[in-house]
Amino acid sequence: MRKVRVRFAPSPTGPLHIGGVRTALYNYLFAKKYNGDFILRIEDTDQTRYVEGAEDYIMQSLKWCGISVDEGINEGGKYGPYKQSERKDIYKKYIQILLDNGSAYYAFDTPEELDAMRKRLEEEKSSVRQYNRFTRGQMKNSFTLSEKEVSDKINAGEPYVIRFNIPENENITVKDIIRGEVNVNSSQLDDKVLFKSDGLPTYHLANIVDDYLMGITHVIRGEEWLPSLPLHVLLYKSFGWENNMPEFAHLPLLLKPDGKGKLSKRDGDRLGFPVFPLEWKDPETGEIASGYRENGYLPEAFINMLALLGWTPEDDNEILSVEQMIKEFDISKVHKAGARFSPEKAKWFNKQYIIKMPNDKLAALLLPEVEKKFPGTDILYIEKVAGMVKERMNFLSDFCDQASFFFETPESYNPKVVKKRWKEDTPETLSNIFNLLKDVPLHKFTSEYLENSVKAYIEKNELNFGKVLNPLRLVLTGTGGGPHLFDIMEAVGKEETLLRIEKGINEIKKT
RNA sequence: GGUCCGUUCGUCUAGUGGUUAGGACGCCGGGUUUUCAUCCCGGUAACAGGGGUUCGACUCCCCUACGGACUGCCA
Repeated sequence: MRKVRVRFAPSPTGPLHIGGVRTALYNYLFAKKYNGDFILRIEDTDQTRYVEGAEDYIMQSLKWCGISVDEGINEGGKYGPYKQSERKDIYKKYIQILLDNGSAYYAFDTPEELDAMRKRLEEEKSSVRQYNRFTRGQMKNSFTLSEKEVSDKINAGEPYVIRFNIPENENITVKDIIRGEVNVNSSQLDDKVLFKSDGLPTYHLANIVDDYLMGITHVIRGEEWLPSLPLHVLLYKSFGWENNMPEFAHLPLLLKPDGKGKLSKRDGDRLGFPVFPLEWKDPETGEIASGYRENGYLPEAFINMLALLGWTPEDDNEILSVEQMIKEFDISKVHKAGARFSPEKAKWFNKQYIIKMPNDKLAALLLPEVEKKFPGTDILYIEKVAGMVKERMNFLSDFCDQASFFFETPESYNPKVVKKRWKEDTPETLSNIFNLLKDVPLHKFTSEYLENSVKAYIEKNELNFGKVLNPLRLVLTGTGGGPHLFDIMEAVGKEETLLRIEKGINEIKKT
């Protein structure tokens, strides 16, 4: 069996959206499962749609996701170049083969003439609206022009395209790993442009030539390519490569969380979640589209969430490392129908990964944000706090909000909590606690010791736990939630603890 | 309009002729906790509709409906 080689082939027309990332991921998982190669090929045959920075964005995104490329522009490889605009000569050579064996022909119709043809066909309510053997007789091409006319036009430098000559009435059976067999008659296909007037191939030609030349064994791509699969199969046959044809798998689409249709760039802003892995700034408009990374997602969580949109492992465990995914991934088990993206579940995945992450690693990720808000904070302190608040976080970006009281004295007190927890006799109770804590020697100011002392005090005076501890929490944190109260005291220290109690007593007045 | 693909709880899905139709997210309820969160327990909720085939259909076939993709000198 040939070594598995798959490719992810985006075109650099803008940021990669999560559907594209999932396609890359499935390719990657498949390749690694069979110890194969994952190739990144840039499909930039449409110069008019080239967007500055998109290529780099794609590579950065894959890197962030942990999808490593085996062969590509940066990585090199024996099958380069990996950028289609640098392969022009190759396509010229191969289109000539098709021209020579009658599988392709010249056409000289202008865009206006093509528009007119389609419009006419539509008005006639014809079921045929394509450039094919039924309509090409009325157009300007090798079939309607003499050989001399054709060569004269070409020599005169007239623009032309090269179209595929779809064979007549041929039943084509294509096989898709996910969908099974699909049957189409060639009469339904149109004579697609293979080679454009700008001297570059279209996707159809380029992808067949490159996949063949690069030894691609499996083509895993989006469902939008399924309708052109028969054309691609015909192309392989015309080149005489049918025995080296890759296998195909067409992935279901990612749909909008609400309503209908496939997920689009705009949905993110509209519904408040990112559709891009990394933040993207449009070079033309300056418009910024948010990214998962910037929104506080962990790449491992992001990838895990994406992988399960359309595929499920055998057992019920949904939290999977990349290694586990590689081990369990089965392309034939990919769901056929489109998957609606769920921001809620994405959040849940992220939380799971944050909780699972070792505190030192988490602290390292949190450091830049903490530095910004609370400059000079020690990383070991962040590590300690992270351990205490992580199960209250959904995103990395939640940390500073959730843990602010570990870094600064509360400036205000949540009114709702004040109303609920602050009673008539609270100031007096807290004063007593203040005095109790004041006498605790510095070296004994630990969570465990404090808890024992305060609890002993409460019991001795026959007080109610909630009536003491809830307001104590309020003065220490400014709010009603958070980690173990005595852990907070130990973390902020004796001086700060006393200060906060004093401040609270002075500032909180029940309204 | 034409071609192709699809349709199981609100969402992601398991299921390949005989199941109390399973799990996860969400939601609701209970427990643990000084609080919030975590955690644990429980609950809610689905085979698009109609015809076949079969002793028996979520599973196979046909039709309809609905959804989607494609229909570019874009990928």
